Amino acid sequence: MPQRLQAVRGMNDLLPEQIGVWHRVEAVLRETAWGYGYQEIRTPVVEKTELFTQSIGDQSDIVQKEMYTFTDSGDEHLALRPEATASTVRACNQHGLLHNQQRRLWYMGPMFRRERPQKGRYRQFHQFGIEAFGWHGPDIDAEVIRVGAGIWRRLGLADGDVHLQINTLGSPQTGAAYRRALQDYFSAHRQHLDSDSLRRLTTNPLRILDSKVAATRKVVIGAPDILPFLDDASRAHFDGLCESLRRSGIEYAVNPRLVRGLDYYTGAVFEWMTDSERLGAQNAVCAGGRYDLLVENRGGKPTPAVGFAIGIERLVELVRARDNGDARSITDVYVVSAGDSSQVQAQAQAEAVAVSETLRHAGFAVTTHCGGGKLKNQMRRADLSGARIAVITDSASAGTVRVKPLRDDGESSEISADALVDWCQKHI
RNA sequence: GUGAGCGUAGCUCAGUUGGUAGAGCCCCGGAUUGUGAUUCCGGUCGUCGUGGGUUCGAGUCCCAUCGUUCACCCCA
Repeated sequence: MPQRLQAVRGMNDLLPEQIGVWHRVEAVLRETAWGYGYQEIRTPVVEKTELFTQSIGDQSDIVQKEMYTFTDSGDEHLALRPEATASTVRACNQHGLLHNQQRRLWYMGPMFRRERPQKGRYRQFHQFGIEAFGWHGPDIDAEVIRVGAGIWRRLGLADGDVHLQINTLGSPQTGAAYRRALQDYFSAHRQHLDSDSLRRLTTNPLRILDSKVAATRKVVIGAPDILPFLDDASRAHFDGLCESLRRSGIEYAVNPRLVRGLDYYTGAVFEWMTDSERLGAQNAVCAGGRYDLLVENRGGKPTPAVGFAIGIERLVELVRARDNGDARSITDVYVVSAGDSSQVQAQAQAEAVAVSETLRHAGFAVTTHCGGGKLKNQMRRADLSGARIAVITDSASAGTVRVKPLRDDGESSEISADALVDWCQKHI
């Protein structure tokens, strides 16, 4: 017996029983993006490793310990993408998409991070994201957030399911000043910090604000706020965003401790969180913000940008908490054939195929019985298929078929083949 | 990378102080001789994750190993 291999750890099969919700969620994501005038972009799953080390930050955990990297037979250093913003920016620069123009883009697809899998966190996971390039003002930030709100609404998530937190990281200058202030403060309290936070003291002090270690959190409470450090422009931008959200009726909370794990973020940042138990220890469903320097840093012309990414597995899980995605049944009509000799059976089968094609042409999902067998068993298959109607072809009576409703106790009746489409439309 | 829990039929799970492996669902056949789903009867389904150890005897106890889940870390 050959050994039965399993899928790679943390990379999951999506089985037919689970795919219904995904289709619904994906359709809403696509339609919402379309409704706001965003265009789809698809980039490769594999990129040069340096794209991510330079964009996300070589000190970030994602690059340091979670990225799938390999060297191909041509000695190229390649990586499975851990996120898609870097790739999107790369593609925009490569093809001149941002040359003297603004762009609203969206993407959807698998991402890869080599973490220990747990609820709501997998090694291959899927993100949907939008990116808006070329707008400076806070109105585009608010629009990006409204796209998120539109998605929750269309999916029927309740107000309590996800809530919005926002913050600003300030301009690069104020960010640097705030960074130094945090380093000073945390250095003064270094004896109370955990080892991870001590490491971040030099690499990324903002991330200490996000720590979950109890002792560190106590220190964080007294840490300086960024608000006094903001320059007038950053402050005005943030105020403008808050104002715009209020006018849109979008509820939010300002969380001065909200930071980002990726280095390219600047200015306004936001995150939609949930406290649903369905995501286990995970609480972020959608996160994003401005990254005004990334396009330029990747070799493009200076271009302001803002975007977000949604974890689709997490979103699907939230949607599944409300409705199980009443997947469309596999089939509307199941066509079987009756015949008492093999020759007659063959002719009836041919009729079944012809009848099936006619029904498909009329827009029905039709399953044609294969494999023959006793009529009783064929009817059992028809019932198991979930079809609403069974059609029986019988070569003994040419030009007619028997039809039987399967979702109630109705009896079968014989009708003319020409009337079949009408009959099905009436009984579906 | 760290910690904890769990591995018995395709699925969900029982299995007593160590004594020949069980149930429900699913699937197949029959009652019903050409009409499904309800009912009744019968049947198939296992390297008890793997390897070693203790024992007359291990699904059960011990060790190792692999897998998996959850949590830490990190993030969507």
